[in-house]
Amino acid sequence: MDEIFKRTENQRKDIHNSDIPVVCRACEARHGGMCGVMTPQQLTELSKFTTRKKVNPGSEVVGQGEQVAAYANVLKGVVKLSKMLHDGRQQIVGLQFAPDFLGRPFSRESTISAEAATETEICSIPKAVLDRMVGDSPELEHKLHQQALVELDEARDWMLTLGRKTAQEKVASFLYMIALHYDPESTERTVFDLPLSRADIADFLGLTIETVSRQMTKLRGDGVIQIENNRHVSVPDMERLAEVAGIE
Amino acid sequence: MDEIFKRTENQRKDIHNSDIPVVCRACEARHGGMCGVMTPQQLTELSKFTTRKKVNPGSEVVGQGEQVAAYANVLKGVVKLSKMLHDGRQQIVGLQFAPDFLGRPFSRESTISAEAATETEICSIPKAVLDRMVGDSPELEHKLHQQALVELDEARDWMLTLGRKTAQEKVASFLYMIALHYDPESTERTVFDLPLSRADIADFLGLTIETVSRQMTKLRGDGVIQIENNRHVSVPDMERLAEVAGIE
DNA sequence: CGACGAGTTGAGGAGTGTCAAAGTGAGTGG
DNA sequence: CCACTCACTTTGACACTCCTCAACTCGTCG
Repeated sequence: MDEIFKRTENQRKDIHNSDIPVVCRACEARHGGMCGVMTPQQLTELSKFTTRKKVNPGSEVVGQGEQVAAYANVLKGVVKLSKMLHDGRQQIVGLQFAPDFLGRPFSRESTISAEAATETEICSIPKAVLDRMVGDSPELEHKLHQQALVELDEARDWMLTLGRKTAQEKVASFLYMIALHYDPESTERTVFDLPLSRADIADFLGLTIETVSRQMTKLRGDGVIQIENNRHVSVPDMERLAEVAGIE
Repeated sequence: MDEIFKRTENQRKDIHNSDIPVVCRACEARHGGMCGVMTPQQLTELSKFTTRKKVNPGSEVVGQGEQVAAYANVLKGVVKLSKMLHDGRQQIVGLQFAPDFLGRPFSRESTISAEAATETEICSIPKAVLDRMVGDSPELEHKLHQQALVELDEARDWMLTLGRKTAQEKVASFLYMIALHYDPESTERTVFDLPLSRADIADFLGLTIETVSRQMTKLRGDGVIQIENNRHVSVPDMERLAEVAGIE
């Protein structure tokens, strides 16, 4: 079905954990992330150049200038990708969770800024190093290609939400997406903390803070969700939420 | 800078036109499209399985069932990618022009439908054939990866438009995008035909037909554009249009 | 304790959507 | 050649959603 994947799996049969660089052993990015398709040699090579960093909420991740340009893997926390109009109107165009890859391969700077939404940890990779490795490793390019396609699907799903849903449906859709992200299987009660402030949610949904707040209140009043502490949300019935979100 | 590209360029130095399959010689897809990175051998192999087709406006391109699943290159015309809510609300999430690639590599069917917006011609490629070639050819995967990233950028640009711009700015942004597509250099007067009906434009912008119509009328009244025949548009000053579109 | 940021709630208004009717152009058949 | 139809577009009147501005609540931290 997916030949490149099979090839990679076979390679990995012979891998002993001791071959893998210490910094990578317990790393999120090897489970589902980009580093999962790399050989021990590649990991060893790459790990010479990577830096693990904490990023505080609100700070730029991989700010411009820093090593001229770098990529990163998100290891913990949530990073928001956003775009701005010159008059200050802002739109969040994507959320990256661990172990997502961060950065735009093959340059052509898009005007996107990446900012930590929560307490975040990243593994920063100099641009030149990764670009070279991708050129030499079809498996790695394949993996990044896959992730780009997933992000494209997500972006397009969100376009439907932005363009055609009501405020109520938008907020419900957001909650539903976050809930699924923390518990993909959930059918019964689902509980989670929102990684975004009301302002961020508004920027994600193309609404104002006030409208988001009102819709949350309404969802609470209708019994679709329960809220505690502003950030802590509990969903008694995911199907009900999906229905309100316009996701049959 | 981009090693894979360089490698491909070198390969192509030795290519004689006679090596290239007849059907491919004058084909759009070799100029900027996916086929531009393929060797004569690859093209010959691929061309055994491809079918060139006309598609009428409104018909599904690569409808499901047709060869189980197929990819396609757009050779002429415009294809709209759209998503629908179960109650019929629709959102166009992308436009594909020649020589764009059409289809979702590596399965995972997304719920997108592709429909011809204008008189369209495509080169249809059976899924299995291309999947195999991509597995064997890093250059080809690189090219598709690149295109996916471009589409991702476009999708995110559009999210900003959908979420944060006014109806006026949305319509202006749409006209600006189309104008640039037909004449990327244009600084002076730019003239073009809209590939989409008002209904399609509305579905692209997350508006209603009536609002689109009113905003077009207003842009005409303000002298930003001239309209003839509903479809034929003339822009005397692209910078003025960009300004109205909220693109500084 | 007071100041501050984040969130909620309220009143009023602007911008779009909805519904309805009229205008326009292309194609058809008499 | 002209009426007729049909799809598409424009225009108008009105309603409603969501935004704006403002006040208030709550929890946190110095």
